[in-house]
Amino acid sequence: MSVMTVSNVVNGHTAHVSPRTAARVRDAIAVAGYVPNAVARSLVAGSARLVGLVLPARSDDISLLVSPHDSAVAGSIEAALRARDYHLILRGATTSNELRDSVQRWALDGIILMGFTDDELRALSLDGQVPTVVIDSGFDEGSPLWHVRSDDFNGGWLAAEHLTSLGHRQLMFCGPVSRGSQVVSDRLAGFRAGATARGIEDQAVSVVDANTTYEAGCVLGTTLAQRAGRPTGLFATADILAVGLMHGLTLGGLEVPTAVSVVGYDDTELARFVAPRLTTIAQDTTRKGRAAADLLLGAVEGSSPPRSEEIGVTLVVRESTTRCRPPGSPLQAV
Amino acid sequence: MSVMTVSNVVNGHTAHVSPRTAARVRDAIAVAGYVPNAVARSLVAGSARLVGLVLPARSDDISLLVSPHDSAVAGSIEAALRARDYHLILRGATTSNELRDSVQRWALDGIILMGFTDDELRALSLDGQVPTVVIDSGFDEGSPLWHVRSDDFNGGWLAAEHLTSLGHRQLMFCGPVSRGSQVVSDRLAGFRAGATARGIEDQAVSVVDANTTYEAGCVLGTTLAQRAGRPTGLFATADILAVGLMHGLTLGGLEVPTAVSVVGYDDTELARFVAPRLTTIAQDTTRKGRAAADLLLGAVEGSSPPRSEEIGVTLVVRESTTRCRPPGSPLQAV
DNA sequence: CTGAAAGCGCTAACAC
DNA sequence: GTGTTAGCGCTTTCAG
Repeated sequence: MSVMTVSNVVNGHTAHVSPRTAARVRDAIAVAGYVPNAVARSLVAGSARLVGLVLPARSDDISLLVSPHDSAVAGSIEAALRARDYHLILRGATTSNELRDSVQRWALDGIILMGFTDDELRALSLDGQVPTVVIDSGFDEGSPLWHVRSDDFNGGWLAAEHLTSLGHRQLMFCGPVSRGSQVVSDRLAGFRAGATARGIEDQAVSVVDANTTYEAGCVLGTTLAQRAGRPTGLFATADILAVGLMHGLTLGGLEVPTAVSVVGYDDTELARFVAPRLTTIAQDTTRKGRAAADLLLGAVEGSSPPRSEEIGVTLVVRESTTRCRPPGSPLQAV
Repeated sequence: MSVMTVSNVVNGHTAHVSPRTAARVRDAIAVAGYVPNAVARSLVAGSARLVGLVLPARSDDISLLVSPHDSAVAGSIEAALRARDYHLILRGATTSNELRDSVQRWALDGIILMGFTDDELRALSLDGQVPTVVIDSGFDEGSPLWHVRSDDFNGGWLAAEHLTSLGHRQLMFCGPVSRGSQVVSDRLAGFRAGATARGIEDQAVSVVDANTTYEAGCVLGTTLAQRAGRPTGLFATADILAVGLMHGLTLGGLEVPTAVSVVGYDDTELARFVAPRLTTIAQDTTRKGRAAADLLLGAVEGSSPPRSEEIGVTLVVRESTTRCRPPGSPLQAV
């Protein structure tokens, strides 16, 4: 019983091994608690079932997994990979060099990128040397990349449809519009299109740049509360921003949803915990992670060609939105 | 210029290499974009700067990184490892075999375990073959393990001290007390001790078993609201549970904090987003992750002996707690 | 069907 | 200071 026979049995190349021998080998493996060494396998075979999940490591500090959305997707990716006997390297990176270092150093079979803006992705100069899945990005130039996106256009559309169906005719879109993110511009495009479809004039949809943080929302909300002729239907590109908005508005003396309606995005746990509970656009993070893993392994194992997968979104109606009340109209009129 | 010389320069064994040669080598590396292959290095040297972060992969589904606390610590661990040029494998595991598989397959330099109950840890039968840091567990038998904990006793103590200083004399501890977690029992012990120190009788501190979920808190809150002679000072072992409690109490017709005060644990973002904002015990997740990484690398590189590091906690007072009002006393008396 | 030889990219140990 | 030899644990190739 040579080394070779064992290797063949382990790898399932059982065509040239007698069933009896194979069984003996398997027994021995079980008894000895033998674990094949992926390192040696990688060295000789060039692959060892290892992929990387790369997130932006922003200069400030440990912002790797702050967003609940990203954490959820990361967990789902790990589970999907584990089910197919792959391991996952979690890695923060900013520069193209850092990325290349990880990939080459570990001879990764593939990588999944999440949380990068399109600008940051461009800076990473992905060369497609290794199968690459990009989550939530519109970036599409150059070498072949696989994509997983949620249907952001539809997300924006649903928000607009919901708000207009409640009678709101002065709308506002809040999000990081200046950061060159296709995700955000898709949501905005969908929001605009949805509004237009309901007969809202373009200039009745204002757009304001805001970071995706509670604080930014809070500031924006208080500012908004003091503004005359303010919109009554607000759409934020993240739940956390929407929650900040609600609090800011409340601090400014405006009640949500009676004075202003607010729609969020992601349907994170947070949305159910705030008062009033947040109407929001839900993404299926589990499906998103699984799709990314499946796409990547399809590319790695089957060399399937680059393609995009779009994950559907749904509107979850809660208490942060309600029928528009014309300003000045008495409460009884509601 | 032999392969050996290059290897020596790359690894900083520059004692036996002339500065001129070293410089030439470094130039060539920079020009060629050469990245040393960790796989080959691991095979021959037995180590390749790779550690594992292992979390419980519970049967239900993709619950790997649901807790914001765990996500934050994971991010911090990755950052600390990256700063020292290590890579991180993220892995869900349930059985001792799964764990051993990952460790042996990748010849991991060490592992960090987080999120396991003591019972689950026991089932993993950690043999200490590889340097192992356990986060948030009291598990301490058998082979040498390193530990990172937050000062849970003090966390409980601070909560009790805060509530009693506000005049509350009927207290309640809510958390997963039946799951054999030392973290929870430490918090409970601290809570009891703090109460006793303030002259509260033992039977005035009730304990109720509750999962660390919003839903469990909600149910418990509504139940509590209907109970006569209920406690007025509540302490929950997690913010999310505390938030559930608050909502349940409110649904049941009790106002927080006027009727009942609630203290949470972790100071997650959530605590600032709910109304009333949550008084809670804050852990420094960044320090926690860094401590885990430092402890592990100390063990890996310097073979420093097993030890524990305790991360301090602080009380963050917000609006979910207030002075106890004797039941039946008129509102004006507050 | 089974085994022996060669080598993946690198480094420890030892000559030169 | 520099080069040579051997081998980490495995798989590919080809000979029994």
